[in-house]
Amino acid sequence: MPESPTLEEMRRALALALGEAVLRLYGVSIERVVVERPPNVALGDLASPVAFDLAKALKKAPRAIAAEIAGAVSAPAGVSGVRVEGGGYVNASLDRAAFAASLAEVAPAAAPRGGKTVVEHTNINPNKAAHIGHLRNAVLGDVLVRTLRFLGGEVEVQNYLDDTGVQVADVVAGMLHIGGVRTEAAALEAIAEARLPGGEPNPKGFAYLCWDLYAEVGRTYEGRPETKAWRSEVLHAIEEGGNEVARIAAAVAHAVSSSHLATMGRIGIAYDLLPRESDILKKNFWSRAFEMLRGSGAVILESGGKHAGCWVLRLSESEEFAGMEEPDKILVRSNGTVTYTAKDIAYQLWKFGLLGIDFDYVRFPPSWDSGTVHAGEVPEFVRRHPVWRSAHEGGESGAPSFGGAQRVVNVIDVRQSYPQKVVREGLRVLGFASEADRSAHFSYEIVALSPAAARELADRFGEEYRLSAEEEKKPYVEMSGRKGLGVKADDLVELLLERSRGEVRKRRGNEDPSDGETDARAIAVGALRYFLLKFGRNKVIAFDFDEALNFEGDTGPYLQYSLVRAGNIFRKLEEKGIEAASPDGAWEDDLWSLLLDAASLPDVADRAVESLELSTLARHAFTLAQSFNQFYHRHPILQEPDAALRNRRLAVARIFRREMSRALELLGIPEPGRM
RNA sequence: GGGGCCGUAGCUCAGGUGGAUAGAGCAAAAGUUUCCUAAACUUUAGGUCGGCGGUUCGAGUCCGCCCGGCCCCA
Repeated sequence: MPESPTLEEMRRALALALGEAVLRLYGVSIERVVVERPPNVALGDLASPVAFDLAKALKKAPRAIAAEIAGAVSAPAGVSGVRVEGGGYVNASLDRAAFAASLAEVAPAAAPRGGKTVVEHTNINPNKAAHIGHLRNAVLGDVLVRTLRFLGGEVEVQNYLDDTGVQVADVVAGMLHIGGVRTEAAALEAIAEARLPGGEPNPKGFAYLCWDLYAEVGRTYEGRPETKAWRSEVLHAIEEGGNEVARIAAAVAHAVSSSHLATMGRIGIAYDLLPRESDILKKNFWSRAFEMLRGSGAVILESGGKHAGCWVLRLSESEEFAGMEEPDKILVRSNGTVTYTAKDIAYQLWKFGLLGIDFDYVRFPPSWDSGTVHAGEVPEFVRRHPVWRSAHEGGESGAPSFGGAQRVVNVIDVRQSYPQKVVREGLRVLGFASEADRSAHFSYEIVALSPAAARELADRFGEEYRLSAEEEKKPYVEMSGRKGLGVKADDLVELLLERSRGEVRKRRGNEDPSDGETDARAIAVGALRYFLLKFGRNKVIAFDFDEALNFEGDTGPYLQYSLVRAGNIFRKLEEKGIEAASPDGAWEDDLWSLLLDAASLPDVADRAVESLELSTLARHAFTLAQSFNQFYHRHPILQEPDAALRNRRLAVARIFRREMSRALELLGIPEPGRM
């Protein structure tokens, strides 16, 4: 039995057949025959407006042309009839029984794609707790990964740690000068107890403590500008290495990134590799990349002008950067420090296996208990997933072969578009045009706060969250780690959990509290992930608590509920001992329509990956759930006395369940046992 | 100054390669629970698709100009 063709394949086959018919009839060759879905299944399953295009050239009415084409076309396999509809559409209907039978037997699949894709996402500065903007990044990245795997590709997930950057330095400065932490031992104690010497422990853990400390450092810099020297002192010490400050920084970065893994782990996100910036430096990735760039002649030492003494990447000849006042990009500043973008070029080269050097690797066993997260709520598949990080010496054996990608996707918000372009251009000037073309920046808009959300934060957490009158007038305000303004990821998860526990309790009282807790968690995670996926990637999410905490309508729990309902049918079916047989008889329009929608998951997945627009997947799942809920309401199954009809409905429910379950798997939305 | 994104119902958003009556959710109004059935379903109301021009048999979708909002590069 061959695999069941997807609707997309049928569409292409029909377009081809229509093109042939037109060529045969009129001697006209049409570049691209448009075939689309008609507004409803009563009009057919596929439709082409091809006759409209020909009307003028042939000086004939579209309807007449459509009739001739419909008569002449040789229908591809699976198409049961071709006819004229409306003012001149050529519409085709599929053989419903055959399509349904093969769909029931085997799940539809898209053509697999080869080669490894490296997806880089999350990339949170390891100096404070994650906020909801980081969640959007991680969820988008994770769904991309899941979808690529679904489509049959090998995927490697990397989460880059900027452990030597300004942000880590600032928190370390705070520990040294505000917290009174002077030694590595004191830092480790502060981490273990989530408490600065002489202070109160933060019950939410060390990353939360850093959130506050980082904001305090920001305020100190503002109030006492002379303290800004702290930062460069710390950066210097980190760069030099082998000293107490560098060891404190390493301990902080390690602890905070571990808590990030717990935060992401609880919502079903796992990583393969954590490359560290410090290892990129110590392994001389940049020196190697610098040699390559200098050799290419595209990177030169500026002898005069504003950038005197800097090594810059010449971009003035590149079309993409035309019109810019200062198109050249500084890679090495005149003081010898290397910019972030420069390191990124080296990293990108390594991802493609073009650098000729590699990291060492050691295991990174996260501590799943982080103060907000408890190991028990991190799903099994995440906890069992081996995580590695880069190292510059003392690599452990058993590491898989990282890097060597065929394609690279960097999930980074839209504000980084320019540096991402520079990275691609860096590859291009080195002669790696093909790799540049296979480097994608998955750009998406930020999560901001609605003024209402900021007000709620101020009421809940304190006046430091209060917006100025000017900010209040804006449609939204950016979150800011530096100011400590933002909704922390784990706080939102906690609010969702509170809400979902309440809903579960409302429905089943205090029976089976353990299952109830599992389901409440599934619902909270489903609501969160769907909320972050439902918007197009170019849309700013102006975060609103009421919207994010809603479980009705266009939400994750709505999808989960439809799946649980389908499951209930089969549970009851077994209880009642009703026999299911393969369906026969004519397929009703509404049942058929649901089947067609359910069958299109691989097509939707393919489009989502091609366009990097994952909201189409979320939308597909929502529409499918909506259709099923209507079906469920209108067409009882267990009470249906007509066996043939019952079997058709049962077949629909079974296929829906399978495809919806696959769709939720792609979205990373867990299936609750009961709702 | 240059570049990018956004503008569709009161609010939040969908609207592959131009195609048949512009769709959801929330909010508002009214209804549905002996059921596999209420985290749901049904109905009502709500639109100069930011504006003007152009291309086309056909424009929310493509092109040009303008208006408003946000972001990026200095």
